Amino acid sequence: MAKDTYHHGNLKKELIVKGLEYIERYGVESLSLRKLADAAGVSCAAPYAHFRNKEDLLSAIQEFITEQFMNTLSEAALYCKDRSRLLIELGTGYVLFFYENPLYYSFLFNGRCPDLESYTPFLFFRECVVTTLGNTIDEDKLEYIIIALWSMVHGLAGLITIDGVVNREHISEEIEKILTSLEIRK
Amino acid sequence: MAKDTYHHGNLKKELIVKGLEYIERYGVESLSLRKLADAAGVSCAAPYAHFRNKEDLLSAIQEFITEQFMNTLSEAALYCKDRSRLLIELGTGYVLFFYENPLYYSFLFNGRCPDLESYTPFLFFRECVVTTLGNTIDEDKLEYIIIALWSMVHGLAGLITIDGVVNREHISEEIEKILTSLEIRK
DNA sequence: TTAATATCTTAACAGCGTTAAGATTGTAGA
DNA sequence: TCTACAATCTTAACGCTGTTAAGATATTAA
Repeated sequence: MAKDTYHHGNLKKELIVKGLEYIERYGVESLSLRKLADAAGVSCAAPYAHFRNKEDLLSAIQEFITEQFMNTLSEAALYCKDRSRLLIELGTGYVLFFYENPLYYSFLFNGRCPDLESYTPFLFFRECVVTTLGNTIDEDKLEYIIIALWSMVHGLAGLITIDGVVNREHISEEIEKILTSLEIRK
Repeated sequence: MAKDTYHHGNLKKELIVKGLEYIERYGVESLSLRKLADAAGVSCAAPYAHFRNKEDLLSAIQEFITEQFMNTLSEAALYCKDRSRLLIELGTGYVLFFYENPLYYSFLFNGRCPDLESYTPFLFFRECVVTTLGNTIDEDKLEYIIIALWSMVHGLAGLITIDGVVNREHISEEIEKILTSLEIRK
C-alpha cells in the first residue's frame, strides 16, 4: 500500500496482517518491526503508536491466529453430524490446522502461550470430551482422559510440523488411524 | 574463569556449557554470542574460531541436550525390571525430563530438530514399543500405535512446559494416570 | 476556532551477528 | 633447537535490530 498522506489510516491492522503473512512464510525468528514498518510505507518508529513493543505486536498476532484456530475447531464440531465421531473430527481438525500452517505451531506454543486454563481451544476441546464421554466415565478418570486425548492430538500436531513422521499421501486418513489406535480405558 | 593467557585453552567446550546453562535459565531467545564470549573472558569474535556462526553453536548445544535426553530414556528403560511397565517408565521419563528443564523443550523442537527418522530418542522409543507389543499386534497397526503413543508422551511434555495443565503435587503419579487412561486397541 | 489527542517522522542509542586484517601462541618437521 | 605453518584470539568495523526522545502533522472534541 503506497503512502500519500501523513497518517496511514489503518496501520495497526496492517501490521498485524502483514506480520501474520510474514510468520506464515518465514517464521517468527526473522520478523522485524523495521521491515514490517518499511513494507507498510511508514517510519521505523511508527508502530510504537499502536504497540508498546515488538512483543506486544506478536501477542496481537497470536490472538489473531488463536481466533482462526478456534474457528477451525468449532467448525469441525459444527459440521459433524455423527456425534460418535465428534472427537475424531475435532482431533483431525486440530492436527490439520497446524499441518497446513506449520510455522503457526511454534509461534503459538512457545513462551507466548497464555494460561492454558483459560485458553479457549482447550476449553472447547474439554467441553466436547465431557459432553461425549460424560455419562460413561467416572468423573475423576475423565480429567485424565481429557489431558491424555489433548496430549495425543497436540503432540501429533507438533510432530507433524517437525516433519518426517506421517505419510502425507492421505493425511486425514493417516491422522484418524493414529488417533483411533488407542481407546479410552473405562 | 579468568583469562591470563592469550589462548583460552578450552573455549569451545566452555561456550557449549555456558550456553547450555544460559538457555536453562533464560531461554534461547535472549542468548547472544557476545554475552557468552564476555562471560568466558574472550573477545566477541573469538567464538568464530570454533563455530561457523551462532546457529552452529546452538546445534552443538542441541546435540549436548539430546545426549542427556537419550541417557534419561535409556536409564529409565535399564532400571525397569518389570517389563510390563517399560512403556510407562519410558513415557514418564520422557515427560519428567522436560518437566525438570522446561526451556529445553522449545529449544529442541523448534526448527532446529533434525530429521525425526534418524532422531535417536525416537528410534529408541520405537524399539521399546516394538519389543513390548511386537507379538501381540498386527504389523501395520503397530506403526500407528507407535506414533500415537509417542504423540501422547511428546504432547504431554509440551503441555506441561506450557504450564497449568497438570497438578504438580505428585507429578510422577499424575503423569502415569494420564498415560494409562488410554489403552492399545488390538 | 481552538485545544487536546492521536499518529507519524527524524535522529539517535546500545546491542546484535558477522567479517577482515593482523597479533599471538601451539605444534610438527627439519 | 629452529622454523614454518596452523590454530586461536584481538581489534575494528559493517549493517541490522529494538527502542526512545523530541518534534511535526493530522484528527477530533469542545
